[in-house]
Amino acid sequence: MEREMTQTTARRIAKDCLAVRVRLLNRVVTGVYDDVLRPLGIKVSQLNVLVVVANYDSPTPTKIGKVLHMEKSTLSRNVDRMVARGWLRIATGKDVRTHRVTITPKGRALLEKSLPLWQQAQEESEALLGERVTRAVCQAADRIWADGKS
Amino acid sequence: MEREMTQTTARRIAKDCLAVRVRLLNRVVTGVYDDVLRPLGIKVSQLNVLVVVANYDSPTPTKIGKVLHMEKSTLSRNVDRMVARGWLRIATGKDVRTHRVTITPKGRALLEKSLPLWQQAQEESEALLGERVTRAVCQAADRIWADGKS
DNA sequence: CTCACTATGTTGTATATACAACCTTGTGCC
DNA sequence: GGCACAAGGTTGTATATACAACATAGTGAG
Repeated sequence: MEREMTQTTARRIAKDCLAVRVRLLNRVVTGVYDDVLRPLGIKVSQLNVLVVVANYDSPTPTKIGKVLHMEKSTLSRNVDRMVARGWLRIATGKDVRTHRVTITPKGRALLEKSLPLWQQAQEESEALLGERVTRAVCQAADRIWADGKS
Repeated sequence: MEREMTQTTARRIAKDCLAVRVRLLNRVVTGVYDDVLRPLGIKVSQLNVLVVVANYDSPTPTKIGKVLHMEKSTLSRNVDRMVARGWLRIATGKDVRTHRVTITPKGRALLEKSLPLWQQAQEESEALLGERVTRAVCQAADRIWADGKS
């Protein structure tokens, strides 16, 4: 395998790869929110779960996973941690298989306390990405969410 | 803590949050590449490291971390795994602290084999995001990379 | 030259993530 | 009713990620 060929291939991928770029943005933006939220002991990943639970009426883990495009096993353990912290509660309905996830008063309080810090991180991120990119990212996510519903 | 307040806060965050959207895109796009690359036993996260190593001349882990905006500890362990698979090699220079990371022949071969699959995932992702978003994501990443150099 | 500081990496710990295999429970077909 | 199949969750395993604490080795000021 010759060096020039490797160089060419590597440059080809580096020049255009969407994955490396989306993953980079993810790390940078997640870092902005996590830094700001740190005093509250919550990370943006968990805040997002809290928001989904508050927005849907006691959704099942599967439902949350569908909204966030996360594996059920990932959700399972993320929810576990949040239950352990007292932010969420699990209730079992008639169908013993399906669990309903509910936000606790402690979870509500945390959500309220998060709002101003979230706002700060939001502004910082928008400034970092610029208005055009911010709009594009929202558009892309909305498209994915719309696809899921059809 | 009242229900209405929680609802309002949750909707406020859900409506605009950049973090949840960037993280969503990251999961979806990473999934597209990982699915396509699976037959080769490499994930796009490691392919990206391989590309950086091939593009810079035997960079240090710190250098790779700076390019990808990754913690040095993250890089340390990612590189370990790739060394264990025989795709990378570590050499120590005069400064015993600094390690130089080199791609092995096996790593080169893997990179070449990855190219057509990467191309396929790239096209699939571009179609998924649309041209406008694709351009915006590249613009945002390029801005971050430019900032790092100044 | 020495000491404080910085740069580079590694390790301990915790979270986030996904895939595969599994268990349990509804459901629908016959 | 009984059985095959689908749906919902959990667990085992592995990777990816970050922060904090540490170890070690250059570097520069005096």
